[in-house]
Amino acid sequence: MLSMDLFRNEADKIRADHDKRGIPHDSINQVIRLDEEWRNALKEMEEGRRERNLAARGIADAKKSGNKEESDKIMAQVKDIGDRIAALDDKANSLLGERDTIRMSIPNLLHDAVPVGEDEGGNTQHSLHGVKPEFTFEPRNHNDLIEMNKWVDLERAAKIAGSRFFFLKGDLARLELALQSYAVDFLIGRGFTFVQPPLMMNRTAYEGVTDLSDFENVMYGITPDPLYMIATSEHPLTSMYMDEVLEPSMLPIKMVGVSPCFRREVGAHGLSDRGIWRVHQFTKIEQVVITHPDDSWDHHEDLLKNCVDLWDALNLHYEVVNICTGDMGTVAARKYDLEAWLPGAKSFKEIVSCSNCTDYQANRLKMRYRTSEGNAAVHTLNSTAVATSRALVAIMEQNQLEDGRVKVPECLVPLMSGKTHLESCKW
RNA sequence: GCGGAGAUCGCAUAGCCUGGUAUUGCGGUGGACUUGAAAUCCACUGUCCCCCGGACACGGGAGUUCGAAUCUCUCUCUCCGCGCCA
Repeated sequence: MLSMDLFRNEADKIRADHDKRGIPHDSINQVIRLDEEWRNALKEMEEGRRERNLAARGIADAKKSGNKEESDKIMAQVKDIGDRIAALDDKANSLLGERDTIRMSIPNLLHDAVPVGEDEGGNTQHSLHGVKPEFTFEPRNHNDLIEMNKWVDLERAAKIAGSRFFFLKGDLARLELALQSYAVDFLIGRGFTFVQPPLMMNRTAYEGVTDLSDFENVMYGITPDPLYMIATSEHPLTSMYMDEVLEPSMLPIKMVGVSPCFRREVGAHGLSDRGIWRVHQFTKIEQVVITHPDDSWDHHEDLLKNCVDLWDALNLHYEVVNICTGDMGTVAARKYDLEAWLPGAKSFKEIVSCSNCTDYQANRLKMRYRTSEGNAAVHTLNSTAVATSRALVAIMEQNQLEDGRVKVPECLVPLMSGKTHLESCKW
């Protein structure tokens, strides 16, 4: 959510940002209008309260001096003020609610370096990493590999849970655990604190960290309790300090979270989504940073550097992409994606997303730090380190051998008790 | 799940019984004193508004009342005890 200061004093900045994104100004103008109306209603209500407070003091004084006649007189005079205030209060509250509902749907201001483009076709390459693997045979896609090696059971998962759920089995399951462990240790080595979050959150906290439309398309709601399964550990980790004022000495707070991620994936279909590429539940190791606004852009580069070094250590071929205006979403001010080369699919596909959300989440979460001039919103950043299901797909496709076995990335071999290749499951 | 006690500004606290302008300490910022520092002293230190000034804020919501931190109801959370449990 953007701060009201921007709407009141620098609305042209928001308008210019909307122009870059190619969206109309209607919502901005509505927020500004509703804000004015709310302030008028507020003024009127406060005037009423002021009257009431003065009267209440008069009654108190009269009672103290034993002047019952005087106190009765004032009480009779002010009897209806309460009702008047209540009506004005309702009006002000509904205006404020309307203002902020619209304000929440207005996206963050983009960084100047974000390329302008209509959709993902407008994304630009930032850098290219690793060596493109060459094969002496026709490489298989991951769906064929998991099937021939019996590493994933989608049918039986569908039987007991639904489509897009999966059992992960044998050596591939073990590699998954090794990836988690490797990524967590890697980030601990870079000053991050390992955090395991709750896997469910309430609505209030959730609204602070996500786009409202996610409640329809992404999150699983839990009944009968008013809770949501987390779609990523970014959400609990970022909202952890909701409603708090942080001491500047605590910043930056750098966390590495690991959790299962639950996503409804409404509307996601297609051949390229077969296998375990797009699923309702996967594990993700996530970097989250809460920091002073002055160094958030440095941290954004650091997060990307961590990803690059981590994926280089896995010895995979991938590119880093600048996400363009049309592909950005609501919350981030700037975003890099890592896209891994999938030889079976013969294309680069998204494996990591690295965002600086500036003060957008912090405003909504009322997450501030102390300054000598008062409290100011912190900046929040998040980046995938490894989403294991997609990392497994990239490893399988890039490291496959002609017989269908898969070479374990060297850095993970010690975490696999020295095992260098993934073997098939018997059943 | 049952019984009890609680939730007050960044932290800690008083006020609640008996309704009438939110107490005090710590921490923080600025200033005085000082060669400098410490100590001491002074001011400021939650949110909102049209920032002179006013309004709001005592876990959330509702009620009673001219008026609620204070009384009533309700929800949430925390702590203690009991029960159940990996």
